[in-house]
Amino acid sequence: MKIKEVRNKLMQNGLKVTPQRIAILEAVILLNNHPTVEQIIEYIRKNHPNVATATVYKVLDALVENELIKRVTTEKDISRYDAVMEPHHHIYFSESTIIEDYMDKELSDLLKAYFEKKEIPGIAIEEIKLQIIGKAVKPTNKN
Amino acid sequence: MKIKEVRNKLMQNGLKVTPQRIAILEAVILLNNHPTVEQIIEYIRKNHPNVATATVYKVLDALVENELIKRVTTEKDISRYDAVMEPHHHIYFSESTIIEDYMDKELSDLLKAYFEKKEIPGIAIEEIKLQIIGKAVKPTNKN
DNA sequence: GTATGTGCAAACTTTTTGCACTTCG
DNA sequence: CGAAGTGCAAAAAGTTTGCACATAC
Repeated sequence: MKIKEVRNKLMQNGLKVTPQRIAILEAVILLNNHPTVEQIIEYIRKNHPNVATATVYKVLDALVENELIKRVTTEKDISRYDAVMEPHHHIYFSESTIIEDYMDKELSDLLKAYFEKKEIPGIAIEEIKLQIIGKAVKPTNKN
Repeated sequence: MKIKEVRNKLMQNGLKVTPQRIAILEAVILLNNHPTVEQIIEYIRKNHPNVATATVYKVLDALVENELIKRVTTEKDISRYDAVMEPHHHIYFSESTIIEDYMDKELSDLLKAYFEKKEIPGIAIEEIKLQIIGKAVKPTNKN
């Protein structure tokens, strides 16, 4: 999502376009490595020192509910956010808190095909996300 | 993991076998739908009323660190636990907090094969988990 | 006996709430 | 102008810490 779309996106969802919402949505877009609330608040403080902490939480909730951003699943008990709305997967580095996006259309298609063949009884699948857990390594030169 | 293995598992990892640890590990096994800490504490209170809350947190941390249980990733900022250590996937119901296990060897093999062919530069993959997000539906009779 | 684990209460962190005030449309 | 959104401060949740006491081995 481009920052220019932000105003439209908000309006389309019947949300009032406030400076706070623009700032917070921009923050999630710019802090593009799945920021925590803490990181978002810190970023907001710089440009908009009078935005309240509670407002950040309220706005993030509103943005998630209206599907302008997503919450990222983690093992830790802190919320992290993602402004990338296109279907994609995540790489979790087991030795750090870094989460990287992993886009792979071939893989997504493979999974889609798999679950079109093999239904799971009682469930209408809405989304399939892969969590790839791994260690960072020096790239090999075997390619 | 069977409850009988609990003592051995603890010993093998150099953890002292205390009644609290046995009780908490049993709780996670028996509350088999990815319990929250709250649910674990509630369960423990019944059989062992004098186990402190802080002990539950400490024991859960120790069990996770020694790989007797796993933390389940969620969007919410509360920890949930899983005693099933075999590789498996999770079904997240979008309209409730239920998380179901999804075992599918064919799928796991498919993914393993896929990533043996297609390496991701800079990452040594340790584990691949699928998150299947969906709605509960009445089973169709089309099978 | 000693290292390890537990209980307790207090502290800390993160998130939510309620309400008067403000702003967007 | 009115409905929706924000700021603030206080409270609620959830988790961690420190230390004296207890227990497993």
